[in-house]
Amino acid sequence: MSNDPTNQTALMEKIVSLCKRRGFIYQSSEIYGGCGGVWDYGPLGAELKRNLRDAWWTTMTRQREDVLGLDACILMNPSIWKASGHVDTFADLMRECTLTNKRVRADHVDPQDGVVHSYSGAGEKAQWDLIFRAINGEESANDVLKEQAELSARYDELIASGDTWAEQKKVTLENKGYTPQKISILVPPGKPKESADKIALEFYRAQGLKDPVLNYAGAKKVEGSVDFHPETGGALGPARPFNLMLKTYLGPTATEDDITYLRPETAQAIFAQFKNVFDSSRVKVPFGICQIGKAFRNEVTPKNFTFRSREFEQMELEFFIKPDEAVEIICGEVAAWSEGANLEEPQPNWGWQMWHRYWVQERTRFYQNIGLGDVLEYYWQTNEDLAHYARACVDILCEFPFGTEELEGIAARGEFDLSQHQKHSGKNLEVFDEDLKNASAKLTPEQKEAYIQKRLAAEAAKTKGEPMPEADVRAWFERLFKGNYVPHVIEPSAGLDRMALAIIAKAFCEEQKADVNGKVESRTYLRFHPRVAPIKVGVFPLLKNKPELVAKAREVYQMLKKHMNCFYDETAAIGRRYARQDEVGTPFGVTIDFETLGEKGPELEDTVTLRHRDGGEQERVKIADLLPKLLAAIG
RNA sequence: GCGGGUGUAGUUCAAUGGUAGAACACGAGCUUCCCAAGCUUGAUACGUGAGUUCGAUUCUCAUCACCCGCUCCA
Repeated sequence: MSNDPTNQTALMEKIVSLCKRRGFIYQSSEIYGGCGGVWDYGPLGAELKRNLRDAWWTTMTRQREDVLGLDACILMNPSIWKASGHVDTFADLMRECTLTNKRVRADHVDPQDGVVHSYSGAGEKAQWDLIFRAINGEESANDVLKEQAELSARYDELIASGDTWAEQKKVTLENKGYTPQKISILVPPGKPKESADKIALEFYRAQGLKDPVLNYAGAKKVEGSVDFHPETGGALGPARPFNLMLKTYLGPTATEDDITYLRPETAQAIFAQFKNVFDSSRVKVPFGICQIGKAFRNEVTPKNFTFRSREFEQMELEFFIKPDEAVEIICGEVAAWSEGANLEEPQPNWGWQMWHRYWVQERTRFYQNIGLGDVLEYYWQTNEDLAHYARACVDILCEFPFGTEELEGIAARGEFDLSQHQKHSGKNLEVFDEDLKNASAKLTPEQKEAYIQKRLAAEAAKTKGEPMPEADVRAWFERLFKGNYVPHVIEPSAGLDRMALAIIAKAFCEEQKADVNGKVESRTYLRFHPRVAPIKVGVFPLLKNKPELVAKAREVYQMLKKHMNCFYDETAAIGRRYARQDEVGTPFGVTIDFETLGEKGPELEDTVTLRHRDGGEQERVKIADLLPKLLAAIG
């Protein structure tokens, strides 16, 4: 892909257009003028999404022994969102700079000292000169002002007769060449008034004045003020709650007490149901619980097509592991990760680091299997990026026409989530580990103390968050030595809609091609991996006016349809039918012709043309061989 | 939420203060048709709501959506 932004925008527009035209993705509620930040999937989009969803579900749980599925509700007890931190962190009070509209968190403004310069507005220089000349009795200027006054009087009459529209017009007339907007700018102590003037002039120019004349309203010293933007110096507007949670009422009374939220992520349900799954499924740590489902966020700026939507679908795994201390007590050591470490088969001595790397590899393999292998990038979050409870987080990024953006995050989150829910719910979410209990029983008091000291040193060395108090550390180890702990978690969390968009963007391909008449046309096709393609094969009789051809083609279609999504098409020229399927990414086409019927000799009877999408190459295949051949390609 | 841009058939683009047009796509028909062929033929649009006007797709205002920035991390 080229890096020219105009081309990239044009490319994205082509993709959006194709998606709509061929039934992948439509704008939500389009006949009513749309609905911001939500999108619907048409017939082919639904198939594509289902293929991706199934691929994820199969790889993540059905083909594994150690991951279980869950399907939890979107609505939950609102306490869950207090425990997870979403109600607090998703509902910051924000203030906007009145000059630049830059937002800051209301509680993140440091007190500032300085001088505040105020302006009560600004006028257009030319307009002011006019007024000045009118005062001096220059006739031409008078005419202009007289005309304005007459118009103004006429509007007054209209307003008196109840015309609300005239009111608007009068305001526009009076404000012509003048902006009455008041602004205040804070400059640091010692800086001259001119620096404020400069900012003010820039502001009024942005308001539409060509050559503004400032209406200065005076200066004032302030100390310890939190009412100005720390970077721009502009006065901050009122604090407004900025809530990314979608609120709703559970129950018909719709009172304050009934408020709950549409989940902003699917993961919390997994934590909330952790104990139930654990108790009802005869599993042992390490094991995972995965879930696919809708999540909702009141995004400030939904953008880039479906990439950032307000309603979206997530595919999340919470993989629960033992704390490293437990691994060390049981195995005598924790496997250290190094470049090239063997991650193929999970080992009992793996700590969080190995498990985290393991899941990065597993997820990478998944993306390779659906044809995204060569467009992935990785971003390892730095210590500063990480949340205080996170140990590590890798973003799997993908190249989109609008930039390289995140597809999936794989975080090592320690025991934070389950501990939070344990704390807020008052329910014990520990697991009991017999191996750990037995191994701990063999430790000497000195060895136990050594573990505690090692942890205390680690807590003291923390650069983020509060270190755990010694008493808590000792209490934690006391439970651990008895075999009890809250599992730690590795969280690979992927966006299904993003994945679908990535697949479409990656597959999109445009070529210049001359048709049979030599006219150059652009040929658009989607190079989906056969595994994810919404339609696997198109079946075409060469001509539709020959009942034998049609009957044979229907027969082949019915046979294939039992095993895969296929499409029967008998209209238009054969080339056109191929082209239509190319555009929706169908990897194979099967054409039934007169040779199939045995007209060109018995050796070609019951053979068909199998045509491949990407190169357009054709091969002659026996109908009996068709199904196994196609199944092998899409499996 | 703020600033800038856009809004006409499915798509891409025209024109216009009085009736909206093309290309491609789509439907039907003919054709021994293997890469958007040809011929015949058909259906489909001024984002929404107000205002100015005798009359608005066109001018004005509002609203909604999308795109580009501020934002952000599924």
